[in-house]
Amino acid sequence: MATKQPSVAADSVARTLDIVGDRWSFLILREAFFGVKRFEALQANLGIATNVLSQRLRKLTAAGVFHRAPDPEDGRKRIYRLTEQGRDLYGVCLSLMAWGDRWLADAEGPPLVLTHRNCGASMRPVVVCSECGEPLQAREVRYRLRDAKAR
Amino acid sequence: MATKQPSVAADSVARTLDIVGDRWSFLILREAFFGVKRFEALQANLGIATNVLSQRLRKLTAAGVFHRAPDPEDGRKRIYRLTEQGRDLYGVCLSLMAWGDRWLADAEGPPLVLTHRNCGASMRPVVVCSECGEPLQAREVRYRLRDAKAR
DNA sequence: TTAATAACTTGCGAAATGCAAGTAAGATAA
DNA sequence: TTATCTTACTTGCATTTCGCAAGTTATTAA
Repeated sequence: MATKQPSVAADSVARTLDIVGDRWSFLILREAFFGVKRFEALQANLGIATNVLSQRLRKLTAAGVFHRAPDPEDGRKRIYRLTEQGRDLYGVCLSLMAWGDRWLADAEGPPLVLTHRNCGASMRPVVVCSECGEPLQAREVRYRLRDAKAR
Repeated sequence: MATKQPSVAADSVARTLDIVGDRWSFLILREAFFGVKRFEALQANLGIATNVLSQRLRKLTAAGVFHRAPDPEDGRKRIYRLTEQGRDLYGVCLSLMAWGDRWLADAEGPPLVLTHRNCGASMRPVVVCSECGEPLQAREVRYRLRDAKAR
C-alpha cells in the first residue's frame, strides 16, 4: 500500500477543481482550444444555457483562465482569449480527450487520429517526467512540500 | 484563427466528462492514486456525503474505472481498486494537480515538489507527443477521424 | 445472542441547472 | 434621428442534484 499523503498534494487538485471541476468548464476550454472566442459561438456549439455560460465565463475570467475584452471592430461583441494560465490547461484537456477516445470511443464515436504538426506524426499525448521523459505512473511519484520533510 | 473542428474531437471530451466531470470524481481518483481503497477512508478524507460517494463509486465502477470486490479478510468491507482504465487517468489527475500547484498555490498551499522514483529527479509532469517527445500546444495539434477526411 | 462496524439507502431542505422570456448597450438601415 | 437588429447578458421558475442526518442491512467481534 502506498504511503498515505492526502493533505499534501490534495489541495492543488481541489483548488483546480474549484475552478474547472464542473460539467461545463472543460467543454468551454475545449472550444477555446479549437479557436472559439465568442459567447454566441460557445453557446451554439455546446448547447449550454446562456445564464450558465455567462456565469462560467465570469468565473473563469475572474480566475485568470480567460481574458475578456470588447471586440474593437464591434463593440457589442466580447472576445474571450485564453491567458497563459488558461493555455496551460491544454495538456489536461487533451489528456481527457485521449482517455475518452481510448476507452469510450465505439460505434458512436470513431477513434481520433491526432497529428503533431511539428514532427508530422500521428501520435497520442503522454504525460511524462520533465527530467527523464518517461511516462509517469502513480507508484513512481512522490509528493513533498517544499521546505518540508517527506511524508 | 484555428480551423473549426468541434464535433470531431468534441465527443471524446464530452464522454469523458460524463464519467468524471463532476465535482467529486477526480478527488476520489486522487485518493485512489494515493492508495486509498475503502469507502470509509474515502469518506473521511474527502468529507463527501455518503450517498454521493456511494453513487459516484457505483457510477465509476459501472464505467470500468474501479473494480469493486469484498475484502476477503472482512466481508463487510469493499475494496475499490483502479482498473487499467482507471489507472490510465493518472496523467490527467497529475496534470490537474500540477496546474493548481503552479497557478493557485500561495500562502495557503505551498508548492509541491514531485519526485520521480525511476530517475530520482525533482520534476513536473508534462504532456508530450508520443512520437517526438515535445510538449504539446493547441496550435500544433490536428484532429481527424480515422478513415475520414481531415477537417 | 448481543453489540459494533462497514457500506450503503432514504427523506428532506438547499443549491445548482436548464429553459424561456426579457433587458441593455452598441451597431445598422431608412 | 428613429427604429430595428444583434450580442451578451439577467431574471423567474420548474427540475435535478447535493449535503446532511437518520435509518437499514450484512458481517464480524465479544
